[in-house]
Amino acid sequence: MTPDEYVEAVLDLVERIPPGRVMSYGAVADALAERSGRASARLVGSIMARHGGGVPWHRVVNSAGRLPPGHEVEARARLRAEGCPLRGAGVDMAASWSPDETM
DNA sequence: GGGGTGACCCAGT
DNA sequence: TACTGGGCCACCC
Repeated sequence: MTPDEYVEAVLDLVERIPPGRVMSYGAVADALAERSGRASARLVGSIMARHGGGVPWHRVVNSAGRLPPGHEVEARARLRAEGCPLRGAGVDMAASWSPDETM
């Protein structure tokens, strides 16, 4: 699997996240690990930082439910608009989504 | 080719 | 509960 395809896979998975649900970088990495064989939360983070435009990046948060630095306000606004349960500075991890729920 | 950095994660203190 | 250290892998200088 080429790096480009890996990026595509990440973006594709992020697009599949239903509105009102979220996924942690680690969960994305873990889900893609089964497909690509290699993944790490840092990679997903850097990929989202570079190629995150064009996908609902606000549905991807860190394991603590914290929003990406510099985009906290926008992410919180979008999540609130989708009906995602917000909690403090981030989101409620009870809304975490798994790929095999709606596959 | 080598070293530093980052939208991360986990365990220990 | 908050901070620190180690591991992780691709990107940039």
